[in-house]
Amino acid sequence: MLDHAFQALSDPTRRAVLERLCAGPASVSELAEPFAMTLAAVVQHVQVLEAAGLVRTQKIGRVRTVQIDPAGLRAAEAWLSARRILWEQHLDRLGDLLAEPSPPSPTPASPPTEKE
Amino acid sequence: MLDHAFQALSDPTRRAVLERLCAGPASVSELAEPFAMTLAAVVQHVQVLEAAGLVRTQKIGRVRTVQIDPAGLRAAEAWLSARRILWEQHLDRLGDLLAEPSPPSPTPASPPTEKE
DNA sequence: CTAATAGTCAAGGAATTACTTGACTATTGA
DNA sequence: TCAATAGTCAAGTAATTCCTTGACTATTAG
Repeated sequence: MLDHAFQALSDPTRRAVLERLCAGPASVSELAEPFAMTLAAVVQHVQVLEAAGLVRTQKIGRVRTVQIDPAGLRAAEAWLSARRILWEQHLDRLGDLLAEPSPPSPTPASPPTEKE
Repeated sequence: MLDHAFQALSDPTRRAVLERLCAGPASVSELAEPFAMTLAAVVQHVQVLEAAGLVRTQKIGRVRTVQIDPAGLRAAEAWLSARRILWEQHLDRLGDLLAEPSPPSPTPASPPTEKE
């Protein structure tokens, strides 16, 4: 799932489509209009976005309307922010170690110097 | 830049490498250890991550040490959260429109119902 | 010195990606 | 009804991706 989301996000055309969709739903033709590429190509991009859970689509009559699906966006963002937070915690611990001049406990479960 | 970051993130092996690196820097061999793949392949993954600005590396003696570069992580996360926020604002505006029974002013710059 | 370790480089192959073209199927406005 | 519109489907192509193998270059331990 994340594979597909990040893969989908790696293409500038698809990111531009998502940016457009932030302003509200659009038909495939509307989405295609800014691009120097065939409608068929844009249809394929939309399919990739849909498979990645980043958009939902619905066909009424002959027009398919595309809108953002926040679930995919949130999943990708969640993964990233979780790693960033972990990493920043790691940096904090490093900072603490550097700040403390006398660290008596070597990281794993230090057997408290009992009775010598 | 975002192209490369998201592309790099789309591979599960590379995401696993990043997860490992959240616990602290590691050599390429250490990174390679959990995977059923040649060292050369892992070296290539590390190169992709570095080109994407997601890790930094440094070679001392014969060992190359890899660590997270938060800049790339943050850039990707920023793009995602900006879109999500735009989209949620859009939903809010829709909600407001549905809530108000008589919207006299079409979307832009609503003149605040003065005197009434 | 010699061997093992850590990594690098180049070539190649299978699979995937981002398109195109051309033919085709609904749907809709006149 | 007829033609334009909106999209779909299948095939094909050039480029890219993920991985392998094999040869090679440091570096370090004994």
